[in-house]
Amino acid sequence: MADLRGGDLSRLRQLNSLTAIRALRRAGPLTLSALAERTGLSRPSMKEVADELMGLGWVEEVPPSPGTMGRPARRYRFRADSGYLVGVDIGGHNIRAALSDLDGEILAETRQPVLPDAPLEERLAAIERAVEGCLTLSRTSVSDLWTVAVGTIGVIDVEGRVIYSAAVPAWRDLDLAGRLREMFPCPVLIENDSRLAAMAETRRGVAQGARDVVFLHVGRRMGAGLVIDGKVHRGFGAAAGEVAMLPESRWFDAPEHLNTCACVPEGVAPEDAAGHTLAAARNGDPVAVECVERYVDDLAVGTAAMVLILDPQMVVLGGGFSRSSDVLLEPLRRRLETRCMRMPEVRASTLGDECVVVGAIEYAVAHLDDQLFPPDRGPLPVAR
Amino acid sequence: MADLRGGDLSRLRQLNSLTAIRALRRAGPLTLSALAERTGLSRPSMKEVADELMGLGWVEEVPPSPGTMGRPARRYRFRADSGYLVGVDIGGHNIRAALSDLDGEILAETRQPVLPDAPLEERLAAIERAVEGCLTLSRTSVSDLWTVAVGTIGVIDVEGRVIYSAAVPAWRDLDLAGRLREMFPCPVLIENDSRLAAMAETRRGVAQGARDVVFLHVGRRMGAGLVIDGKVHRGFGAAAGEVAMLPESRWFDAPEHLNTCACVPEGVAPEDAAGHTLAAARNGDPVAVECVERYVDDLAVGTAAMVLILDPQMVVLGGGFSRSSDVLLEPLRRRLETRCMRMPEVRASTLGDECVVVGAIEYAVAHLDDQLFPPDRGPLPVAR
DNA sequence: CTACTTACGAAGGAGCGCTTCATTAGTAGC
DNA sequence: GCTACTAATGAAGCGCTCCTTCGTAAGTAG
Repeated sequence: MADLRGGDLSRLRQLNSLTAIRALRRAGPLTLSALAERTGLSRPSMKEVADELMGLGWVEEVPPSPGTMGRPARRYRFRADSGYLVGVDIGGHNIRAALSDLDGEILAETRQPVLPDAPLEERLAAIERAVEGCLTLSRTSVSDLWTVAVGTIGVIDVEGRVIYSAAVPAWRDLDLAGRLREMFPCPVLIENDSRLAAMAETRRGVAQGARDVVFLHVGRRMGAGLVIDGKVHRGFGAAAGEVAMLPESRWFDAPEHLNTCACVPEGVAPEDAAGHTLAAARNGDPVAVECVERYVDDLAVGTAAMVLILDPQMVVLGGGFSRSSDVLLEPLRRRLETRCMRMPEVRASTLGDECVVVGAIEYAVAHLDDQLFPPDRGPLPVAR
Repeated sequence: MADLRGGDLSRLRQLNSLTAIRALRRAGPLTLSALAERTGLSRPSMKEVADELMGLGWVEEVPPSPGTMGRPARRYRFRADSGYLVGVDIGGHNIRAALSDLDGEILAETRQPVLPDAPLEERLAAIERAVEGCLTLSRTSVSDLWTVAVGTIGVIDVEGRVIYSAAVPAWRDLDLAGRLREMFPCPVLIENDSRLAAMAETRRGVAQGARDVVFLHVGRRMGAGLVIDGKVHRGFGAAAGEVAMLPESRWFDAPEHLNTCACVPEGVAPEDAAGHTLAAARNGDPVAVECVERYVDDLAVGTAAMVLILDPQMVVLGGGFSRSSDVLLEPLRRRLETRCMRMPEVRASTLGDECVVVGAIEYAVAHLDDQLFPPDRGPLPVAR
């Protein structure tokens, strides 16, 4: 809960430096006076901090903005371009990558299609190609990368080893962290994709500002990611959110209602069936509507379990089917109304397919803060 | 995630004072040198901090310990007796209260039996009697109380109003916080009893040191309390942990298997039936064993949901039936093994009936830290 | 009674943030 | 083109907090 280390003068400076950087990152270029006001420090002190940060390369001066009264003020900005971050989304059918500056501003994006049953090495090669594509597009080199954050399907343990992956056979028992660390000469972070999507929605999407969020991945497979008290919740063994494993949640087979609907014409590829059903339901096809109702029936059970257990502020619907949120949201809300103690907001993802990549970038950004100022959380308080 | 306020010199001192107090609270009387070593400060600085804390009444000197080499060192201790805390457990049939010093050391305890359907004023009077009993026993007065923390059955909203209470009719729609604040001239904290029990077990009980804990209240009613990342999880509307509301969790009627077992002889009061069944099962009565199996069948469903969703380090079995944990733990473990992704530790509460009161005290103690040094958590970071 | 051990207390110094004030580099008005 | 006004700058001086150092004090051990 807190460390027992007392603070030095230098620690105070460290703290103030961090505060300044945070202010700059949040609000773009700022004059010394503005910085001083925001941080609560005096101008001279702020100046000293700024000089130090410039010396360290965190901050640089930009030309003063003209057209103001009085003597033009120095302006400083966070050097977001002094390093780059990469976020990767390893999905069943696609590998997406994005490259951003240290502010999380995305500068390049790529996508590599890959077959779910592709052999391991092919998959890893696709990852490498996706990242290299980003590097080329943004004219940066791998040595400029500070962090690579990866979101992947499957259950990943705390060491970054894949312990379960129904969708991608080649992924089983893989030491993913190890392989990726060989690939990139910088820290590699690995997380479950739904958790990163949840993070993305809380930081940049529809759930901005919410502290407790449940993200539902609705698509060909079901998944969930939790944000609790503003932080991604991994669980002790990094296996949080695996509701679909519980038969009573009725999540595992839920998508079958959409896949096997009678409204789907012959000859449609199995992976497109659900899309057909949802589209038909939108057009009022009663058979399709019935299938969707049954689907949401099942979806609502596991969702209600999460809502009752966690009482989140918001439930965000994401994943492939969330493109059809117009036919899903209301039925889901109706069912949750009757089941839940306190009804959370239920909204559709605004980030869509980008969700996981953006979440990975945000994860890397959040990790960056830790690099600057490691939050050494001590042991938990116990009885005396 | 962090405030944007920079720090003053005085803030540094504040921080170091807090660190010193924490060290003293954790380790009892300490010499100046020991304190300095633990906090990482120099001796002269530590001395100044100690002097200041003595002036403020937080700390006092105790006689030096004799029999040591060299000049005897001053010793300081946290003045745990400069104020008192009260924890109250408002149950259906009993109201328990405990009084502790600021270290959470319990000095007095009382219990007031009360009928579940007693009218409101009678219940409130019983609370007052319970607390006054503690004050008398410990020869303190209500004006020495710094905080009263209350754990109660029912669902309490964030303002301390009872929004749902199946077990205690008089509790419905009550502004409990308001009534208790009239009663005591100090801050009154209100929480759900299962959450406080979870807190007690993580701080003083079987789950010490675990960051993520699910506490199961198994008894005539079912409840759950969550500790996530070392903190009690309330949820956005303070309604977290209400798994029993979900029919599919099979929690709501689970106790009926024990209440209506054929092994219970005629004439046993309904509230003692479950105890009979559990006792019979322990003695090997096959009918009772069968009932217990069915009970655990149901219990395991909702529990598995929580485990799969949260992936806690430990599940703690508490509440009235946990006295029979010997017949419950193994069956529960067996079922969870087959249902969970990663099996958590499953243990029985070590605090028993005291659980909620102890949790309330711990809650008050934790709140005390905030009084010393308010952790102004700023807004969550959002996209720039 | 002496030697040893350990803590105490005072002195001096460095780092950090604050306030104050004369100075400087712009814009606005004539 | 000159003057008035505005707002930031830079230097000086102060106070607080922490640090190191050293002589002194108060015990125990022999």
